[in-house]
Amino acid sequence: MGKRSTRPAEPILHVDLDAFYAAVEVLKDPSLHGKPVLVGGTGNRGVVASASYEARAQGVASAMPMVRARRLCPQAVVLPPDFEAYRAHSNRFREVLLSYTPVVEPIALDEAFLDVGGAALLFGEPVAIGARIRRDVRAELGITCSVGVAPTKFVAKLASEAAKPDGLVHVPVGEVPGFLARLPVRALWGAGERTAETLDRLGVRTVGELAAVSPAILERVLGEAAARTLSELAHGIDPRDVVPYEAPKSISHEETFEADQSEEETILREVLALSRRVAARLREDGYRARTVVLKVRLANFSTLTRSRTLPAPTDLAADVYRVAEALYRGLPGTRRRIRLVGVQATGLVSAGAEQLALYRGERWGEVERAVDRIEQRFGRDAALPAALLARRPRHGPGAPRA
DNA sequence: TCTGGGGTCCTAGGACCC
DNA sequence: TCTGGGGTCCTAGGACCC
Repeated sequence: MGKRSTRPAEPILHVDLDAFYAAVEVLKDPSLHGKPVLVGGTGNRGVVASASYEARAQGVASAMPMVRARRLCPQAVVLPPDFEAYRAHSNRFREVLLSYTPVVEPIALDEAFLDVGGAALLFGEPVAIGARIRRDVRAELGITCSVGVAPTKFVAKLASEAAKPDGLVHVPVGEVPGFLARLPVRALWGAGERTAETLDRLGVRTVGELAAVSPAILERVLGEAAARTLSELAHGIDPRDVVPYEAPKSISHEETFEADQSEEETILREVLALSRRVAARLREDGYRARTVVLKVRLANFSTLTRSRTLPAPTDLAADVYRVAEALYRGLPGTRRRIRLVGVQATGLVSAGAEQLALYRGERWGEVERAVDRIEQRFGRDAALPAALLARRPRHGPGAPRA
């Protein structure tokens, strides 16, 4: 029949778990079933990371300040995130997907793209595979998911969005233009709030209208790259492949203070703690960083970044902190009210075999490796440098309410 | 309404090199 | 004399995604 060499017209699947964090919390505590559940920062500066559909019915949405979500939905159960549990369920989710094809590209803990173009002989057409995945995920995890089936990644993603919750939407090639034309530009991958405003000023509100704008005009208002990709997407063009693995480009940690801070000692103590976490991640994942970035968000929400590239890449907290501290001290002004600090390691290079030679006889490397071993046995922060001893034990994002 | 934390990518200017 | 152009790296800021 020649069927085995024929790639299906719509080989791309996007699979998205429904209200994932909230759904896991309901699995952990079945008495939450049917109730509005909010997962996110529980402190006074937290935002909603995930909301059950019962809460969404009251107008709660992702990324909404938790204070506002509580006002909209006073009876909601509010929980801090439990990433260990989410990661565990996410791994089982990925196992289900990998049982159909190795070409799985995870986008987050709760969603992934699949290219099932080569799986037809074993498992049938893409729509049939999507249906089987939905059944398996429900059976294996006890969580519902939504699936989009389409010729390209971004249409598959839009299709799974349209399928939510607990559904499957198939967009055949011939229906792509009609499917896209009606959508608001904001639905396109890469068109956020600012881009939507810019386009609105041109009178462009739908994807259909965007497709009709001349590339030259688009480039003038959006810049070269955004103009090209958005124009392509508006015409249904998306050449991106499903890519199973890509090396990370940066590792970072940041923390918003419960109240703005001006005390240099308090701020630098946090910078040290963040530097230690970043360096530990570097070692854990086998990278060294060439560049350290310090991020500071002021009380008025404006953000400063300062970066420095090292003479040689490092994975040691002592190095990361030394640079971050110098960058902090180099910021303009004094007694700033600071809302957030962050430490990022970028310019990552793989810590290959040559690194082992570099460490021979280096005391700091040995000290931090010893700390890694202690923390493996006794948990994070079991071995603290003196400057951190005054610090309270850590809890999840957003301190518990008083 | 008053905005988390972890990331990616793009732009633009200056340094530096050929 | 008084000024080109391309490539790459570094830095700062910002849009965007989940």
